[in-house]
Amino acid sequence: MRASMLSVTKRMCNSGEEESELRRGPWTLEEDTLLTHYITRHGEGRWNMLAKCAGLKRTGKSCRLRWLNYLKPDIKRGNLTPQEQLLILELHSKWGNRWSKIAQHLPGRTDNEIKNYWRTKVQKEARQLNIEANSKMFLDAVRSFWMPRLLQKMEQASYSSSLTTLDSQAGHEVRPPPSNSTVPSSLSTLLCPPESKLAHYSNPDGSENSSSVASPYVLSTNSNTTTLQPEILENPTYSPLHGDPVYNNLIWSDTCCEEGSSYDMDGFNQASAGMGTYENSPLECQMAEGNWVFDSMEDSLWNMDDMWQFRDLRDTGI
DNA sequence: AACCGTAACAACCGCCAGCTG
DNA sequence: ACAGCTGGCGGTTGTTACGGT
Repeated sequence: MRASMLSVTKRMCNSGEEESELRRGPWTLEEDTLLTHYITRHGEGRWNMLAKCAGLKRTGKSCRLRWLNYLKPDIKRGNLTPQEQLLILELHSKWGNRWSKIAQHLPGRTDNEIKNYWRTKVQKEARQLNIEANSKMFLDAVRSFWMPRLLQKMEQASYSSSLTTLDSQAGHEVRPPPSNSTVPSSLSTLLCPPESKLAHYSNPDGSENSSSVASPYVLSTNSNTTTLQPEILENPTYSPLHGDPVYNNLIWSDTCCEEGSSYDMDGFNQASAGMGTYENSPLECQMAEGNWVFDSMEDSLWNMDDMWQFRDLRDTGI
């Protein structure tokens, strides 16, 4: 710890009667213990008074932040799960930078953590695509590439854990899913539209382009603009994912629904529904061949193919 | 081993809304 | 109605850890 971070600031107390030294910078173990013990005995709230009574030379704000973001017993540590990441993406697309609101739907995660995740991971990916993280185009990219990828990770994890369970019960060797697996309700099957769904769009000069981007979105062109929109199926209420336990767990688990209320997941459900139940599409084969799940960009939001496909779309004026 | 760039995260700051006297 | 205080929120900054060269 550096002296600069342990600087002590002379400030007037709220009472104005005395001048006290307020500490800043990283909290010490001793301070953490004091704060934790005090809150355990007396509860939260009245942070300025709490700071004084607990004998902490910190502002009430600082105490509150330390408790909520670090010391509170139910704080969850470690990397965000794919489910949590997916939820963050969807909720952010709905609410924007309402970090505390988003955090309410992720038990054990703080608004600060979610905010940091967004800034370090999501905005980084947006920079790589050279588009604004808050733009509709980036949202489209997220829904078209990243969300399916996360869903696939979730499915993979679910599949592995079920195999692990079977393995532990029967002593079987654990293998990855077969590359041409088309198990009903398999997400990797559901995520790939057929070739006929690939995007087509017109250039300003009237010539036609087609994109190999496989997406739950379709390109809609009118006389002036070309937009990327969620594909609406003939029966919009049907989603093949609704029978999938992973999907249901993601969408309807307690983490998604406030007590006595819920939020709609229209955009996400729509995107999911648009993915269809197509089997053995070209892209499915590409995914099944391996570079989607266990590639070297495991922690990236999408792989290089995704990025180039999206850049093609962007650069051609969508 | 040293240096550098970057990711991750903790902490602070400023603003604002709600409450209270 | 107004002022002051408090807590909450989002934005930003600073530090540390880590990996690559």
